[in-house]
Amino acid sequence: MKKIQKVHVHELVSQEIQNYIQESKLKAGDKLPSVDELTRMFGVGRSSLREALRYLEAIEIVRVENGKGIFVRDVDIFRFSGKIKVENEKRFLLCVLDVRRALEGKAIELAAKRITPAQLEELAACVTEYRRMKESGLETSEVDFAFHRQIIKVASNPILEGMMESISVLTKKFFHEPLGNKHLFDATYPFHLTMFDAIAANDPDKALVELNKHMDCVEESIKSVL
Amino acid sequence: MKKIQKVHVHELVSQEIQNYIQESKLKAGDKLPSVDELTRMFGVGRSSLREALRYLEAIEIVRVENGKGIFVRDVDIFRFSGKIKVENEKRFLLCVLDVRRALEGKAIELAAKRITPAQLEELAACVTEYRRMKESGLETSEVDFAFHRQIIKVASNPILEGMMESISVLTKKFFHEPLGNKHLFDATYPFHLTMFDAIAANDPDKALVELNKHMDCVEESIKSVL
DNA sequence: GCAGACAGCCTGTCTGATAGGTTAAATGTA
DNA sequence: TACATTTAACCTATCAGACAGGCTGTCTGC
Repeated sequence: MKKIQKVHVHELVSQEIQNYIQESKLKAGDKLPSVDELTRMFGVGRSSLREALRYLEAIEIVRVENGKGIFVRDVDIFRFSGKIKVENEKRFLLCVLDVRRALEGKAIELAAKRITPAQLEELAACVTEYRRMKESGLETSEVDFAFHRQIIKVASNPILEGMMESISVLTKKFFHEPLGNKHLFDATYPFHLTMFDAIAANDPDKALVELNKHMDCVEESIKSVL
Repeated sequence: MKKIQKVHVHELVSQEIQNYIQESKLKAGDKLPSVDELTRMFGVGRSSLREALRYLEAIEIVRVENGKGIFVRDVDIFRFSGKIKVENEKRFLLCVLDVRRALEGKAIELAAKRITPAQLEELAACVTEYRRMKESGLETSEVDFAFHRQIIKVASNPILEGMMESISVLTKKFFHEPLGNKHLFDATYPFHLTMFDAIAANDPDKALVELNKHMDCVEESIKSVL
């Protein structure tokens, strides 16, 4: 008694097209045969083929352009993805915070080691802007976010950057109400200055310590607010 | 003279279905109207609708079951994804290594703090197995990988786990030739023991130091082999 | 009471027809 | 000859109809 896994045609076709791309050593931007040709090649109907294409388009393997044809997307790109079940908002945010500690911690270390004069100037501009907006009593969440983003960029590790980017929807939660309130920004502001100083002094350890102080503030905030 | 962005029907439909799920407050496992009903609802052809479904299936919004219907997938799940261009293999691996340092570093810290007696026993079993295989001269890459995975698990941070999982394809590169050679395993083996001891002693700082020594070995290996 | 036939609903796949986007060659005009 | 326009060939986009086959509850004969 065996449960036979019925394989759908569009799945097969989707696989076959990927094989075809590999075997033909097609590079990014290369054109695949037209839909009609592909249906003949694989001996399937148009609808199955189009469903397969739509699937491959969703996972960014190909790009289908009206009137032009079917093209291969960047091929030597590494894609990562994952999913996490969210049950408890508070616990979830604490988890996000630990991931921030991990990723931003490494980023700030690398930034302190690698920052170039030009990048330092940019970061300094960011800090100046921060101070200016703070003194004017304006909304600082945006410039705060920009500051962190800038550090990630300076670390110049595309994977790190991609991962931070991918959870940026979550990190933004730290910047808006009820979490990202005036009080929290007041509390964390000084650490942005000390972080900057540590980076400017090329002191990774100090930078990391200051970042962790910053994150401790956020952690306190999560625990008290939620 | 404006370039009008022609919107494709299947994209609209895909959006409409997502709206429908939101507005109807459908939960995971809930059934959507049948294909025929949906075509009538949106006034589109069957093929467009099916292409939209295939797209939504690819990004894991719905699940289409033959003979049964269309169902909503887990809805309060957070999905993250990103992509990185790989140009230079060596530089890329060094980037991966830094990300490992970040994520596994945080993981081992958390593990050292949070590990339960039962988990400690499991990890001990892993170490014992490692020793046994090493003494028998057997292939240790698998048990080595299992050891690291176990630590991530103990950290009990689903986001961290998901991120490590998503780059596991890459980390595996460290475990196979030419990088994961006999010499490297010999060099890193002692650190697995010291990491275990540090975790067992609930000493996060020591654990992190030992992990970094381990990673230094791997880094050396990357720099010399490639 | 139960097994098997059956009907109704649903997805899977194929096909023919029509619309419309893209490009380059052919054509007409100054 | 130089340039704008038309046309044809090639593609994708979408619709509608038809048929195959999976799933489930009901109905029927034993």
